[in-house]
Amino acid sequence: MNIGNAAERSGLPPKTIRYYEDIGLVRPHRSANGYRDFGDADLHKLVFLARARSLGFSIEDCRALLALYEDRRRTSADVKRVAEEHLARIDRKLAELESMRLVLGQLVERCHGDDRPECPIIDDLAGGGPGAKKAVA
Amino acid sequence: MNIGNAAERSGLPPKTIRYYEDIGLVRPHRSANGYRDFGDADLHKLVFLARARSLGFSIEDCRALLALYEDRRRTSADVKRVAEEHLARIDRKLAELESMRLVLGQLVERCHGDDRPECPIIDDLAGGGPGAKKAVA
DNA sequence: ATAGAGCTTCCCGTGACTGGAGGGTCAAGG
DNA sequence: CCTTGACCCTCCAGTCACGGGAAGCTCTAT
Repeated sequence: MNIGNAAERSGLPPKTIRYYEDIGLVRPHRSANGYRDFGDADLHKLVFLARARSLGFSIEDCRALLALYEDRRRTSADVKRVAEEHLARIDRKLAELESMRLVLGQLVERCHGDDRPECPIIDDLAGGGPGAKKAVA
Repeated sequence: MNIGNAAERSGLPPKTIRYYEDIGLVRPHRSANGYRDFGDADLHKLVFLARARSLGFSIEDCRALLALYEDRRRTSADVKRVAEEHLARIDRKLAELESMRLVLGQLVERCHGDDRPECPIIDDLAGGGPGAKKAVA
Protein backbone atom coordinates (compact mmCIF):
# COMPACT_ATOMS: atom_id res chain seq x y z
CA MET A 1 0.00 0.00 0.00
CA ASN A 2 1.35 3.43 -0.99
CA ILE A 3 1.65 6.30 1.43
CA GLY A 4 -1.43 8.10 0.12
CA ASN A 5 -3.54 5.08 0.76
CA ALA A 6 -2.04 4.56 4.21
CA ALA A 7 -2.69 8.21 4.94
CA GLU A 8 -6.32 7.94 3.95
CA ARG A 9 -6.89 4.82 6.03
CA SER A 10 -5.05 6.04 9.10
CA GLY A 11 -6.23 9.62 8.99
CA LEU A 12 -2.65 10.88 9.16
CA PRO A 13 -1.21 13.21 6.50
CA PRO A 14 1.53 11.71 4.29
CA LYS A 15 3.97 14.26 5.68
CA THR A 16 3.31 13.07 9.19
CA ILE A 17 3.78 9.44 8.19
CA ARG A 18 7.14 10.23 6.60
CA TYR A 19 8.09 12.06 9.76
CA TYR A 20 7.13 9.04 11.84
CA GLU A 21 9.38 6.91 9.68
CA ASP A 22 12.18 9.46 10.10
CA ILE A 23 12.04 9.17 13.86
CA GLY A 24 11.69 5.41 13.74
CA LEU A 25 8.07 4.87 14.75
CA VAL A 26 7.27 2.87 11.61
CA ARG A 27 9.50 1.05 9.14
CA PRO A 28 7.56 0.38 5.96
CA HIS A 29 9.18 -1.70 3.21
CA ARG A 30 10.15 -0.10 -0.06
CA SER A 31 8.87 -1.18 -3.45
CA ALA A 32 11.28 -1.58 -6.39
CA ASN A 33 10.51 1.99 -7.45
CA GLY A 34 11.54 3.37 -4.08
CA TYR A 35 7.98 4.02 -2.91
CA ARG A 36 7.09 3.16 0.66
CA ASP A 37 4.99 0.02 0.91
CA PHE A 38 2.83 -0.23 4.02
CA GLY A 39 1.65 -3.64 5.19
CA ASP A 40 -1.21 -4.39 7.55
CA ALA A 41 1.01 -4.24 10.62
CA ASP A 42 2.32 -0.84 9.55
CA LEU A 43 -1.21 0.40 9.04
CA HIS A 44 -2.23 -0.84 12.49
CA LYS A 45 0.68 1.09 13.95
CA LEU A 46 -0.36 4.24 12.12
CA VAL A 47 -3.93 3.93 13.36
CA PHE A 48 -2.56 3.33 16.85
CA LEU A 49 -0.38 6.43 16.58
CA ALA A 50 -3.22 8.57 15.23
CA ARG A 51 -5.41 7.54 18.14
CA ALA A 52 -2.71 8.03 20.76
CA ARG A 53 -1.78 11.45 19.37
CA SER A 54 -5.45 12.45 19.36
CA LEU A 55 -5.50 11.70 23.07
CA GLY A 56 -2.60 14.08 23.47
CA PHE A 57 0.19 11.60 24.12
CA SER A 58 3.61 12.95 23.18
CA ILE A 59 5.65 11.28 20.48
CA GLU A 60 7.88 9.73 23.13
CA ASP A 61 4.83 8.44 24.97
CA CYS A 62 3.64 7.01 21.68
CA ARG A 63 6.96 5.29 21.19
CA ALA A 64 6.68 3.70 24.61
CA LEU A 65 3.05 2.75 24.08
CA LEU A 66 3.82 1.22 20.69
CA ALA A 67 6.56 -0.85 22.28
CA LEU A 68 4.10 -2.05 24.91
CA TYR A 69 1.50 -2.66 22.20
CA GLU A 70 3.91 -5.00 20.45
CA ASP A 71 5.21 -6.63 23.60
CA ARG A 72 3.20 -9.70 24.54
CA ARG A 73 4.91 -9.79 27.91
CA ARG A 74 3.82 -6.26 28.79
CA THR A 75 1.93 -5.65 31.99
CA SER A 76 -1.14 -3.46 32.10
CA ALA A 77 0.54 -1.70 35.01
CA ASP A 78 3.19 -0.39 32.62
CA VAL A 79 0.57 0.93 30.25
CA LYS A 80 -1.45 2.43 33.06
CA ARG A 81 1.54 4.26 34.43
CA VAL A 82 2.19 6.00 31.11
CA ALA A 83 -1.48 6.91 30.84
CA GLU A 84 -1.67 8.20 34.40
CA GLU A 85 1.34 10.41 33.94
CA HIS A 86 -0.23 11.85 30.84
CA LEU A 87 -3.50 12.30 32.68
CA ALA A 88 -1.68 14.25 35.36
CA ARG A 89 -0.15 16.50 32.70
CA ILE A 90 -3.59 17.06 31.22
CA ASP A 91 -4.98 17.95 34.62
CA ARG A 92 -2.20 20.44 35.26
CA LYS A 93 -2.79 22.03 31.89
CA LEU A 94 -6.53 22.12 32.51
CA ALA A 95 -6.05 23.83 35.84
CA GLU A 96 -3.76 26.38 34.24
CA LEU A 97 -6.20 27.11 31.43
CA GLU A 98 -9.17 27.29 33.77
CA SER A 99 -7.37 29.80 35.91
CA MET A 100 -6.60 31.91 32.84
CA ARG A 101 -10.17 31.57 31.67
CA LEU A 102 -11.49 32.73 35.00
CA VAL A 103 -9.34 35.84 35.22
CA LEU A 104 -9.67 36.77 31.58
CA GLY A 105 -13.40 36.15 31.63
CA GLN A 106 -13.84 38.53 34.54
CA LEU A 107 -11.75 41.19 32.85
CA VAL A 108 -13.66 40.90 29.60
CA GLU A 109 -16.92 41.10 31.49
CA ARG A 110 -15.87 44.28 33.22
CA CYS A 111 -14.67 45.95 30.02
CA HIS A 112 -17.28 48.16 28.43
CA GLY A 113 -15.87 47.67 24.95
CA ASP A 114 -16.83 51.14 23.82
CA ASP A 115 -14.88 53.90 22.11
CA ARG A 116 -13.30 55.26 25.29
CA PRO A 117 -9.74 54.38 26.33
CA GLU A 118 -10.51 53.35 29.92
CA CYS A 119 -10.14 49.61 30.10
CA PRO A 120 -9.89 47.22 33.06
CA ILE A 121 -8.07 44.70 30.89
CA ILE A 122 -5.22 47.08 30.13
CA ASP A 123 -5.23 48.25 33.74
CA ASP A 124 -4.82 44.69 34.95
CA LEU A 125 -1.99 43.96 32.55
CA ALA A 126 -0.28 47.18 33.53
CA GLY A 127 0.18 45.89 37.04
CA GLY A 128 -3.20 46.56 38.57
CA GLY A 129 -3.56 42.80 38.31
CA PRO A 130 -3.17 40.72 41.46
CA GLY A 131 -4.10 42.96 44.34
CA ALA A 132 -4.57 46.60 43.34
CA LYS A 133 -7.83 48.47 42.81
CA LYS A 134 -6.60 51.61 41.09
CA ALA A 135 -3.50 53.69 41.36
CA VAL A 136 -2.61 53.03 44.97
CA ALA A 137 -1.64 56.26 46.70
CA MET B 1 19.00 49.24 35.66
CA ASN B 2 20.85 46.14 34.44
CA ILE B 3 19.08 43.16 32.96
CA GLY B 4 19.42 41.05 36.08
CA ASN B 5 17.67 43.68 38.12
CA ALA B 6 14.97 44.11 35.49
CA ALA B 7 14.55 40.36 35.43
CA GLU B 8 14.11 40.18 39.17
CA ARG B 9 11.58 42.99 39.25
CA SER B 10 9.56 41.81 36.26
CA GLY B 11 9.73 38.12 37.02
CA LEU B 12 11.03 37.38 33.52
CA PRO B 13 14.31 35.52 32.95
CA PRO B 14 17.13 37.61 31.43
CA LYS B 15 17.12 35.32 28.38
CA THR B 16 13.48 36.08 27.78
CA ILE B 17 14.03 39.80 28.12
CA ARG B 18 16.83 39.66 25.54
CA TYR B 19 14.52 37.72 23.29
CA TYR B 20 11.82 40.37 23.69
CA GLU B 21 14.33 43.00 22.67
CA ASP B 22 15.32 40.88 19.67
CA ILE B 23 11.76 40.80 18.41
CA GLY B 24 11.23 44.46 19.16
CA LEU B 25 8.94 44.38 22.19
CA VAL B 26 11.27 46.50 24.30
CA ARG B 27 14.11 48.83 23.37
CA PRO B 28 16.27 49.52 26.42
CA HIS B 29 19.13 51.98 26.18
CA ARG B 30 22.71 50.82 26.35
CA SER B 31 25.25 51.94 28.92
CA ALA B 32 28.76 52.90 27.86
CA ASN B 33 29.92 49.36 28.61
CA GLY B 34 27.35 47.86 26.25
CA TYR B 35 25.06 46.64 29.02
CA ARG B 36 21.33 47.10 28.57
CA ASP B 37 19.95 49.87 30.74
CA PHE B 38 16.28 49.57 31.58
CA GLY B 39 14.31 52.64 32.58
CA ASP B 40 11.01 52.77 34.41
CA ALA B 41 8.98 52.69 31.19
CA ASP B 42 10.90 49.62 30.04
CA LEU B 43 10.27 47.94 33.35
CA HIS B 44 6.54 48.71 33.12
CA LYS B 45 6.51 47.12 29.70
CA LEU B 46 8.24 44.01 31.00
CA VAL B 47 5.76 43.68 33.84
CA PHE B 48 2.95 44.16 31.34
CA LEU B 49 4.41 41.46 29.12
CA ALA B 50 4.91 39.05 32.01
CA ARG B 51 1.31 39.47 33.05
CA ALA B 52 -0.07 39.17 29.52
CA ARG B 53 2.00 36.07 28.83
CA SER B 54 0.84 34.54 32.11
CA LEU B 55 -2.72 34.96 30.87
CA GLY B 56 -1.74 32.98 27.79
CA PHE B 57 -1.66 35.79 25.23
CA SER B 58 0.61 35.04 22.29
CA ILE B 59 3.60 37.24 21.60
CA GLU B 60 1.75 38.84 18.69
CA ASP B 61 -1.22 39.51 20.97
CA CYS B 62 1.21 41.03 23.44
CA ARG B 63 2.64 43.24 20.74
CA ALA B 64 -0.86 44.46 19.89
CA LEU B 65 -1.81 44.92 23.54
CA LEU B 66 1.39 46.80 24.25
CA ALA B 67 0.65 49.13 21.36
CA LEU B 68 -2.83 49.73 22.77
CA TYR B 69 -1.34 50.20 26.24
CA GLU B 70 0.80 53.02 24.91
CA ASP B 71 -1.84 54.54 22.71
CA ARG B 72 -3.86 57.18 24.53
CA ARG B 73 -6.38 57.21 21.69
CA ARG B 74 -7.12 53.49 22.00
CA THR B 75 -10.68 52.34 22.50
CA SER B 76 -11.55 49.71 25.06
CA ALA B 77 -13.42 47.97 22.25
CA ASP B 78 -10.08 47.28 20.55
CA VAL B 79 -8.65 45.80 23.72
CA LYS B 80 -11.77 43.78 24.39
CA ARG B 81 -11.72 42.27 20.91
CA VAL B 82 -8.18 40.95 21.38
CA ALA B 83 -9.11 39.54 24.77
CA GLU B 84 -12.29 37.93 23.50
CA GLU B 85 -10.49 36.23 20.66
CA HIS B 86 -7.99 34.86 23.10
CA LEU B 87 -10.79 33.77 25.40
CA ALA B 88 -12.34 31.86 22.52
CA ARG B 89 -9.02 30.11 21.85
CA ILE B 90 -8.79 29.20 25.52
CA ASP B 91 -12.31 27.78 25.45
CA ARG B 92 -11.55 25.67 22.38
CA LYS B 93 -8.40 24.35 24.02
CA LEU B 94 -10.29 23.64 27.23
CA ALA B 95 -12.94 21.69 25.36
CA GLU B 96 -10.27 19.66 23.60
CA LEU B 97 -8.43 18.88 26.82
CA GLU B 98 -11.62 18.04 28.68
CA SER B 99 -12.57 15.62 25.97
CA MET B 100 -9.16 13.96 26.21
CA ARG B 101 -9.40 13.91 29.97
CA LEU B 102 -12.79 12.24 29.84
CA VAL B 103 -11.75 9.45 27.49
CA LEU B 104 -8.37 8.87 29.07
CA GLY B 105 -9.85 8.97 32.56
CA GLN B 106 -12.33 6.25 31.67
CA LEU B 107 -9.63 4.11 30.12
CA VAL B 108 -7.35 4.46 33.12
CA GLU B 109 -10.23 3.62 35.42
CA ARG B 110 -11.01 0.44 33.52
CA CYS B 111 -7.37 -0.69 33.44
CA HIS B 112 -6.49 -3.06 36.26
CA GLY B 113 -2.86 -2.01 36.31
CA ASP B 114 -1.65 -5.44 37.30
CA ASP B 115 1.03 -7.74 35.87
CA ARG B 116 -1.14 -9.18 33.12
CA PRO B 117 -0.98 -7.94 29.52
CA GLU B 118 -4.71 -7.39 29.00
CA CYS B 119 -5.31 -3.67 28.91
CA PRO B 120 -8.29 -1.59 27.82
CA ILE B 121 -6.00 1.36 27.15
CA ILE B 122 -3.93 -0.52 24.59
CA ASP B 123 -7.09 -2.04 23.16
CA ASP B 124 -8.59 1.37 22.63
CA LEU B 125 -5.48 2.75 20.99
CA ALA B 126 -5.28 -0.30 18.76
CA GLY B 127 -8.55 0.67 17.14
CA GLY B 128 -11.07 -0.67 19.63
CA GLY B 129 -11.57 2.99 20.45
CA PRO B 130 -14.62 4.77 19.10
CA GLY B 131 -17.25 2.13 18.52
CA ALA B 132 -15.98 -1.39 19.05
CA LYS B 133 -16.46 -3.59 22.11
CA LYS B 134 -13.92 -6.33 21.45
CA ALA B 135 -12.76 -8.10 18.34
CA VAL B 136 -15.89 -7.70 16.25
CA ALA B 137 -16.73 -11.00 14.56
C1' DA C 1 3.99 10.85 -26.30
C1' DT C 2 2.19 13.50 -22.90
C1' DA C 3 -0.44 15.26 -19.06
C1' DG C 4 -1.41 14.97 -14.41
C1' DA C 5 -1.29 12.80 -10.13
C1' DG C 6 1.52 10.75 -6.85
C1' DC C 7 5.87 9.62 -5.01
C1' DT C 8 10.87 10.79 -3.49
C1' DT C 9 14.42 13.66 -0.71
C1' DC C 10 15.94 17.89 1.26
C1' DC C 11 15.72 22.16 3.57
C1' DC C 12 13.44 25.95 5.92
C1' DG C 13 9.98 27.87 9.12
C1' DT C 14 6.88 27.70 13.10
C1' DG C 15 6.41 29.70 18.84
C1' DA C 16 8.60 31.13 22.55
C1' DC C 17 11.90 30.46 24.41
C1' DT C 18 16.34 27.69 26.81
C1' DG C 19 21.13 26.08 27.04
C1' DG C 20 25.72 26.66 26.15
C1' DA C 21 30.15 28.41 24.19
C1' DG C 22 33.34 32.04 24.19
C1' DG C 23 34.50 36.28 25.79
C1' DG C 24 34.18 41.24 27.96
C1' DT C 25 33.16 44.00 32.56
C1' DC C 26 32.73 45.12 37.32
C1' DA C 27 33.17 45.09 42.55
C1' DA C 28 35.44 43.18 46.46
C1' DG C 29 39.20 41.04 48.86
C1' DG C 30 44.15 39.84 49.50
C1' DC D 1 47.91 45.34 41.52
C1' DC D 2 45.87 41.01 40.83
C1' DT D 3 42.57 37.71 41.07
C1' DT D 4 38.12 35.72 41.75
C1' DG D 5 33.48 35.39 40.94
C1' DA D 6 29.34 37.34 39.47
C1' DC D 7 27.44 39.63 36.00
C1' DC D 8 26.96 41.01 31.17
C1' DC D 9 27.50 40.48 25.95
C1' DT D 10 26.63 37.94 21.21
C1' DC D 11 25.82 34.09 18.48
C1' DC D 12 24.49 29.36 17.52
C1' DA D 13 21.81 25.27 18.24
C1' DG D 14 18.03 22.72 20.03
C1' DT D 15 13.22 22.11 21.50
C1' DC D 16 8.18 19.73 19.58
C1' DA D 17 5.61 17.88 15.90
C1' DC D 18 5.05 18.70 12.09
C1' DG D 19 3.82 21.81 7.32
C1' DG D 20 5.28 24.20 3.01
C1' DG D 21 7.60 24.09 -0.97
C1' DA D 22 11.35 23.08 -4.43
C1' DA D 23 13.39 19.87 -7.61
C1' DG D 24 12.97 15.73 -9.60
C1' DC D 25 11.40 10.71 -10.49
C1' DT D 26 7.34 7.28 -11.47
C1' DC D 27 2.94 5.71 -12.63
C1' DT D 28 -1.53 5.78 -15.11
C1' DA D 29 -4.57 7.11 -18.60
C1' DT D 30 -5.35 8.95 -22.94
